[in-house]
Amino acid sequence: MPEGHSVRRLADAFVARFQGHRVAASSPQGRFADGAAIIDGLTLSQVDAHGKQMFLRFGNEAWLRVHLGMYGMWRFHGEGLAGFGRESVVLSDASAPESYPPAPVGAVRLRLDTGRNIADLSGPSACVLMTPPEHDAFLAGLGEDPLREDADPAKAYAKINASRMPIAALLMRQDIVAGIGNLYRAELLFRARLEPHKPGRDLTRADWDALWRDGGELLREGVRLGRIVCTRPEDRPKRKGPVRREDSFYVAHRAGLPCRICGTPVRSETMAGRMLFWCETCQVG
DNA sequence: ACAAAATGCCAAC
DNA sequence: TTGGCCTTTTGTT
Repeated sequence: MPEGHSVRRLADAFVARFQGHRVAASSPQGRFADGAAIIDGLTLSQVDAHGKQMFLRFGNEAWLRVHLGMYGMWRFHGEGLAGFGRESVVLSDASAPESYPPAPVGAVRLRLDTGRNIADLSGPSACVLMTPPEHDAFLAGLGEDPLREDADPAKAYAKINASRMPIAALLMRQDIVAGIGNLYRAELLFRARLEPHKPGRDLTRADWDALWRDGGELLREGVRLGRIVCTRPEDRPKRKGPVRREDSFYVAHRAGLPCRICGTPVRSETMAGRMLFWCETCQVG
């Protein structure tokens, strides 16, 4: 259940543990048996995260595109796996040799095994092989990812500023901005004090620049922490230790609760099939 | 224990 | 607009 920060962390895990290694590929569940046979025995040569999409290149010709959707997850087994949080990354230790390699848990679409590390993929909404031209075409349809060095926020603004759609809907469109999901959109708009229904064409360039910058900072913090924390320290209860989940958001999942800043009950409604949360007092820009 | 919701998206109606 | 994907998390008994 990731937004862009989780996918980036997963990509980092694959770079550290799998890139440059030859992998045995299989599909315990069976639904990816044909694809697994194609990449079986090839070397993982490149790893790329773009928004919520992760791409793994095997040999020279085969790109695997994985999108976790709402339910997908990678479960890792093997060595040296400290340092990860949870989100969609579940790690288990291989300290007991007699139980290694472990049996797949649940419906595992794809297992990648270097001999030292195993990655099990279950529940993805996409797990498909692409040729290099198909990969290029797919990338061309993806929006700007604030976590990427090559991102160009002006390209995203051009699309936003040309649209009558509400900014809260535009932020979710992965062909405009890649990596923002339902939690980040609600929280970013709150932090920017922007009214979610404001049409994209009414957003000033200054509005957008601030939104983009804040989005990049929040996503990078998400990569660092392994979870989404959007409240500023001064706006949440002071306590030691990790920020509690219920203290992590201004408006997301807080429908009916008092706004942290002004006390007005947080509003919610469905927009583009997802629940939108906002404060009608604070978000008037 | 069990039920419902969830950080997403697509195909089908 | 709805169902499906398939799992974990969260809340309610």
